[in-house]
Amino acid sequence: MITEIKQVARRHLASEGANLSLRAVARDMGMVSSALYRYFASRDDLLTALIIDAYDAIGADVEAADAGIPDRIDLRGRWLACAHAVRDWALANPAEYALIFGSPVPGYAAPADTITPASRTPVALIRIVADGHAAGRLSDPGTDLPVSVRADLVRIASDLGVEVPAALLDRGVESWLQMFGTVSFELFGQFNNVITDRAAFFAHRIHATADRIGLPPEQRP
Amino acid sequence: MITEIKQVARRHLASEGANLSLRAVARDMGMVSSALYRYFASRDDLLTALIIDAYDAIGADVEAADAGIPDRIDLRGRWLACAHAVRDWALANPAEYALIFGSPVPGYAAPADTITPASRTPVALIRIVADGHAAGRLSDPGTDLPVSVRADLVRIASDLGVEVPAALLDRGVESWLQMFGTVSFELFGQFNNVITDRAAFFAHRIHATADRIGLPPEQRP
DNA sequence: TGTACATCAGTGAACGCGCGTTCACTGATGTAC
DNA sequence: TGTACATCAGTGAACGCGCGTTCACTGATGTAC
Repeated sequence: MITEIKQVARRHLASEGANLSLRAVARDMGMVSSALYRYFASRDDLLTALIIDAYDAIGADVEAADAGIPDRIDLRGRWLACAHAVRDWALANPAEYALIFGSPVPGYAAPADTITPASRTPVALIRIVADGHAAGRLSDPGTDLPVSVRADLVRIASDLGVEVPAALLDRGVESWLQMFGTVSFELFGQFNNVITDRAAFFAHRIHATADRIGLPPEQRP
Repeated sequence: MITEIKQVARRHLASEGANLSLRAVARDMGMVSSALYRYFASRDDLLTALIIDAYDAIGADVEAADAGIPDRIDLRGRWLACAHAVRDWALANPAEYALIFGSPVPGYAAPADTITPASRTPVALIRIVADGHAAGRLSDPGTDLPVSVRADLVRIASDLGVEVPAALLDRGVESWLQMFGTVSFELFGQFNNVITDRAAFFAHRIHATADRIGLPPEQRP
């Protein structure tokens, strides 16, 4: 029942954006609006549930894409698979993507429960870099980093329990930004009148990020 | 009067997000809501005006930042100035930033009048690259590009009337994505619990993009 | 200098609609003895 | 096998509020003669 409510709510999200209306959801379910209060304490609670679900959904897709590459040493293959999983999920679920990566919903503050689901996707990406480093296939670029930036990166690595040199992690973060920047621009309309072949453009961008991280060329089996 | 309405509307945007209410704006101006219809045909018209203004405001700031570097051959100086103008404007006007770079407003389709204002900022950035190329200070990286990507880039260059090799423009676009990706992530909350020193992080990212484009180190006068 | 008229910014009431949330309730289903 | 009771999903009316838009209007200001 909770699942069904969320499903209908997701449908509404798609047509109405983040202005989610409890009454409209109830109407669509053939219920009276007050009935929803048996399942969610408030509209914000429903929103939170949808946000957590969205983070989990994209995270699960990315993890599955990564796991789908049998050769764990094919780092670039894993990286490309994850990146395309991100974009594919975003294109398939634009409203949910906007909910988590778009403008904050006015008057809504995400509770702490969203932190863990939110980290699934970035963690999957970082793990590829960490694996590559552990396997001796990714070298430390050794770039100079501003102290506070280095400090943040070191903390991130230790929070996630991965062993990655700060300068290498920096390249990973850079790529993460470019990946999501590209998807957001595509979804939010900044590519209108600019980029036409978006799939090719994205693939090209992702290869560029892989080069930048130093991921070896794709394995040919 | 139109100016004043827009000013009040901008204030509302800041607290309420894109759910802009005509009645609330009118109330704040000590008017009756129907009075606004003398100035704007509809709520969407007001939104459009705000969107155009926002694009123009950030574009003007970036252009001014660029013009503020007297040595036109100091390409990196110009690049950094523009990038920081982008971030500064975004931090100072988060709601307007969200309006133009965040999730699309549900049920609202931007009319064609927004295209030109929207291009001011990217054009200012590309012009730096074009100037560098014209002055022989930026070499063509000569990267292989997928055909359709190359075609888009060539068309963009010719639309804007700039002479930039596709592979160099590609680096510019990459940087533009990273720049806005970084600002959006900062503003939309993705850096919570991740990046603490955001000014340093942004500056670092921008230097990395400048390196990537091949902009020579800053001039020391 | 004075009168007649046009312009036009802003009013106020109304239309028809939406919303989140509360609250006492009905009525079916399941459980305990 | 039958009765009494508890549980609980869902109802329906209400509260108090919001919204965009239309429309006939007032009343001040400016213009023409």
